[in-house]
Amino acid sequence: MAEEKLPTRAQDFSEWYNQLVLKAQLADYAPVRGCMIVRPYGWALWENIQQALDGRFKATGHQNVAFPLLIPKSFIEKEKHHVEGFSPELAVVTIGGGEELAEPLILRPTSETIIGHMWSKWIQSYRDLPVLMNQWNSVVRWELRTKLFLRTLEFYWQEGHTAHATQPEAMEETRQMLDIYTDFAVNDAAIPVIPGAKSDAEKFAGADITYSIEAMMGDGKALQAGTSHFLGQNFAQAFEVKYLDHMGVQQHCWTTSWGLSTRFIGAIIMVHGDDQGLVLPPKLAPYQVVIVPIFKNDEEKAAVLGAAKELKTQLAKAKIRVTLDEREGQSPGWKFNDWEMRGVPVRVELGPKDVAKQSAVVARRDRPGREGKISAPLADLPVTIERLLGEIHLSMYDKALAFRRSNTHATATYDEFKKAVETGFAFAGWCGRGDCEEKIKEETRATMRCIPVDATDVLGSGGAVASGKCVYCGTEAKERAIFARAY
RNA sequence: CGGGGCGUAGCGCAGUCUGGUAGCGCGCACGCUUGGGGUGCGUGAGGUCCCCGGUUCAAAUCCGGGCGCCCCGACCA
Repeated sequence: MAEEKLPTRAQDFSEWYNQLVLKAQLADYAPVRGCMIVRPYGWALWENIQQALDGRFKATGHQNVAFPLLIPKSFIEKEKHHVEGFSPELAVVTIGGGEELAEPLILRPTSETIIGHMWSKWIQSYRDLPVLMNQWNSVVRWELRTKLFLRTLEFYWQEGHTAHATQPEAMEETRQMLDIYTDFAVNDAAIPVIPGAKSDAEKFAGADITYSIEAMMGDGKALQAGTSHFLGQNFAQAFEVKYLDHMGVQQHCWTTSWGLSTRFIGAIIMVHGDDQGLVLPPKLAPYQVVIVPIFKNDEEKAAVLGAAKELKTQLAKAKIRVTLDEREGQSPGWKFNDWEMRGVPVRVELGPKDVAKQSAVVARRDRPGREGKISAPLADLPVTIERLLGEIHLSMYDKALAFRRSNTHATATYDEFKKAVETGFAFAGWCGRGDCEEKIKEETRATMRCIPVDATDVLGSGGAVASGKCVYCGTEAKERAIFARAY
């Protein structure tokens, strides 16, 4: 690594992010423009995200499946809004085995169409419903402007797809999955999110309703961190997904889809990271604890490493993810900085003095410097650290929520609104018309992020509510919405 | 698709204007030193100067063409 230090977030947030992703070895640029390679440390983080979500999916009755990467091009054309939305960003395969293909294939940008196609074969009766599926895969969208994790030509995600007999059931599923994403963001990633509905302009191509969870990044911009779509009967009609009901009448299914991608890693970086580097939430961090041994000579080395290995065993036994940094060439101070940059929640410093006292110095990443350090008896560490990881999670969440709330403003006038979206979220009345939304976007670069499900959560208890008038045209507000510049 | 920047050792760059033995810092290897907040010193390995063509006794450098990447704006998880 050529440069020791990152730019600060205040100097250049974007450059801070780019360098951090590379330096922390989360990912690297691929030889093809806009593609990324997820390195072991980044993938370990993704695996923990997968595990946290997959458990929730299974607990709510979903099963994992695998559909193919290649989809006949004609499929995408069967749903009008879907084709309009995705055509510009499709990668198309026209040659296979040296021969021009009779029908071009697309690399899936998402799998609604091919899944709809198969469902039409599999679903015959109300007894076959609901169908609750999920797949972990990658998809391809030919984006113009890319950024590691946030927007790449190919990205990894899960896409859930469900089919139901009735509209209320499908709606309930859509909302359930939104709740699951919210629960995951809050309780595993320590990221406060605003669940809400998208405007017509912002919703998924082919959906009747799109819900998302929106998070505020460290620079005040919004990031859509997960989505859940109520697809109505749009895809069921396009692909003839029908069932025979109790009365012997043919009905179209009601379907949903929902996804969360490696973009979420970008959210973790930008919500929690500080000028030293990453700050990873304990539940998702690849390593929850790093042990840095300190010694001068072989005699000390033997004693310290012996104690360090024993500690590692004890922590691992307590189901704590721990690594021991035995690298020879680097000084302890260098390692402190390195692991801080990589965001490990807890660092244990273990030297001869500690071993003599049968204690260790424990430092927490979310409170850098001396103030975050305590000394604790070695024998207690599994318990101490377990408790500390819980505290770190809560304090990271509180900090992120406090930041979001202090940068979210209920705005009544357009001037207030324009000021608010310079630095964060604006919570404002909106008449619900697309042209007001469009004008706002043109004039302020802020887009409608969502209409919050629970408006009282946005500003906290006692916070002002948004005005009853549309912030742009001044007519009666139909909605109260979050507006912000977004990734 | 517009605007900007860049392409020279693994990484970051200087050298290009004014053509003449390819350099610096970091990293890497080895040795000593040091180790509780990014140790210090020494030795060493490492190069199709993005590609193609041209000018010239001689091109990283000048001329022509091409390719690629990054950043900032319009579209998107």
